[in-house]
Amino acid sequence: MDLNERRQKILAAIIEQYVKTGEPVGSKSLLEALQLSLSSATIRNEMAELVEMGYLEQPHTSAGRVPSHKGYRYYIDNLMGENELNDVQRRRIEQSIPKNMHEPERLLEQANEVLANITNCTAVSTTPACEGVLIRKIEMIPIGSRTAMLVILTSTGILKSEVCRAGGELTPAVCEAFYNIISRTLIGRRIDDVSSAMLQTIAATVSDEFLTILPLLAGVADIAAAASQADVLLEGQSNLFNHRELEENALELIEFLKKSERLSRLLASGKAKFDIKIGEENEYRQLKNSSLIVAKYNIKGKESGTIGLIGPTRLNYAQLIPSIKYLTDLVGRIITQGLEE
Amino acid sequence: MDLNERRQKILAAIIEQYVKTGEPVGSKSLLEALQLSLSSATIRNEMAELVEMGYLEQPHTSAGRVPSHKGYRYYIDNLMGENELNDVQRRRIEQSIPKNMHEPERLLEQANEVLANITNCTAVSTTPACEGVLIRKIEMIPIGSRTAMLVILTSTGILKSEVCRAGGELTPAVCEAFYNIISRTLIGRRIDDVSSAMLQTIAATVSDEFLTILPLLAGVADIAAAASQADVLLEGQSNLFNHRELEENALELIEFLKKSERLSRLLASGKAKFDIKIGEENEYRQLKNSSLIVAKYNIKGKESGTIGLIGPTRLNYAQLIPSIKYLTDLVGRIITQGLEE
DNA sequence: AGTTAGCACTCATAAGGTAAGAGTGCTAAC
DNA sequence: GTTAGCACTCTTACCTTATGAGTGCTAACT
Repeated sequence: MDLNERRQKILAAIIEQYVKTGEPVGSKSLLEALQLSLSSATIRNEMAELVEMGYLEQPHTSAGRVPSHKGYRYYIDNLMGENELNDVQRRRIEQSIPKNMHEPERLLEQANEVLANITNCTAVSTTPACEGVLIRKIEMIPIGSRTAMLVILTSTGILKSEVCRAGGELTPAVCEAFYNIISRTLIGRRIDDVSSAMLQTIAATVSDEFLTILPLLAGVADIAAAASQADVLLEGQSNLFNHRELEENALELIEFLKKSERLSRLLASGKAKFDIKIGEENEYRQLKNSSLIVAKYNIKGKESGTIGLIGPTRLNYAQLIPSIKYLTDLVGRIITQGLEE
Repeated sequence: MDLNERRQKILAAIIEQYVKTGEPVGSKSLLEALQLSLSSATIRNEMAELVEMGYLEQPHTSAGRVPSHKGYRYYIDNLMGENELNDVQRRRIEQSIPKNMHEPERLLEQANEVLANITNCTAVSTTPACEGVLIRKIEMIPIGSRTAMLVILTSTGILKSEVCRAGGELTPAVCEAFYNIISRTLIGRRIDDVSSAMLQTIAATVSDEFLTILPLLAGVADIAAAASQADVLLEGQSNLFNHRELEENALELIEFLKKSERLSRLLASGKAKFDIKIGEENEYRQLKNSSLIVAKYNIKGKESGTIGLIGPTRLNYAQLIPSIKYLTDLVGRIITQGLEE
């Protein structure tokens, strides 16, 4: 399974050249890239061996070689040096992300935009959602005689709101009753506990004169559910059309990305803080020709959400991976800092 | 400039067949569609005349005819009967749009989704923004010792919020001072009047002990600006790739749609309640192969925003136009109704 | 004058053939 | 283990040809 040094060099050179040009790499053009004093025939023998072992593929007999997903995998795990970000790249990321952004969702939108731009791929991220998120605040802002805007704020900084219609007039007494119930039963609780069963119980305790607030409680349940769930944010879907190797699949891929529940599960599925799935390593058919890179960001030291990238398998991993890692760390730091203020 | 009855019939038949098949229409296949007892030669003579007059185009000498933008224009203005929506279509629209939606933005997102789905084009809409919008409410919800969420609500039902950091602790006294200033100077005013100049004036009246609220006032200016401006909502961009005639332009077109200021101006530019721009009638080069259909929706009887459609020029106008009109009216009614409660 | 049959003509498209070029695999010699 | 040499494969581009759809024009017809 392991490769001797020469084969490693050849594999790395093929991948790097292929990533650059997009064309199958032939033995002659490899000679120039490699420092070894060998003939093309020897390279050919080695390349044939690498095909045999599954690290390379041959589009057709008389074509050069193209890395297989196994080849990319070996390269990423063993051969690739992760380039440090240079100042320009680092500054580009930092300048695009406002430091004083207090809303995780907007911050992630920004992060997605940067990532989609610098990679020319589709960026995808999920808003913070982890075990044990608490309800920090619930507010009701009357905006009409019977309608109110409900706002929920979680311990991870997630804000959700919804306009909701009460069963009757929102008199000061009704508002007070609402706040009493909320602060007694919900504030400080875990957001996952706000089940409809729990709300039934709460509703049962509401005295007859304040039954008008029941729709508001239902509204609270809605926004609590919305806040406890990770939202999926996408950016740069149309970038996928810029990659020749994806062109046939691009539409199907974009269709796939629209189903956010599935995507959300996919992003959360990896155990590691950083994960790459190359081509056929992906469980979904629609991603068979794509790479998926997922990194998790920490809030208060706890893995809370993900930032990911979807593109063709032909990616400059050595460049992209450090960028994603840096961006992910940065986002985590900014959100954490925003919460501590 | 006007066409005799026979030419009108021929033009209409060509357009309808072309819209259906996407293939240039030849004289023979037209014979079957037309009820006239004529020979193909006569049809050919007439078609040649219609080309001469600019209503049709010929991809190459030995091909059938394709409608020009002038042809579509004549068809829409004079020949096309607007199909009434049948029950299925009407129900499809109604069921996709929740009646009790209190937030215009979410309602429009829904509307866009329906429209993009039923037309297989890109839907675009703008949130309500018209002259004389008033500030109905401003709220500050403290979410940390020094940070607060600011919320603004306009007379058209637009809600905007932003998290903002104050210059110091948000003590009850500070909050009270903030509300005093706001209700004295902003509530009930026209939202366009909240200029930075006005805020300067207001800021000058703040007593020294409450200078900490100045950043909050800046935040209010931000959300006021955001609320006074029409947002552009897009849906179904990738649908453009499904139209063969757009394939070359699709990426460029999507890029064009990303610039929301320009798009917003474009949508607002039409004077009429309903407007169609076909192909070259569009002022932007990027829309040269596309049709843009824009309808305005009324809130409280006043034109307040737009719902539009972008697709190829080859559209089933007779079907689409009634759908858009119906959808637009429905959206206007629901928003208006939501405000009256 | 309007209509039509007939026919030569144009052009896109598909299919087949050929040549060039890149790259390979294999063999035999080093 | 390495390499020069060479036959072989396969893609690509280009040309030719045939087919067919559709036209424009002319001359005859009503």
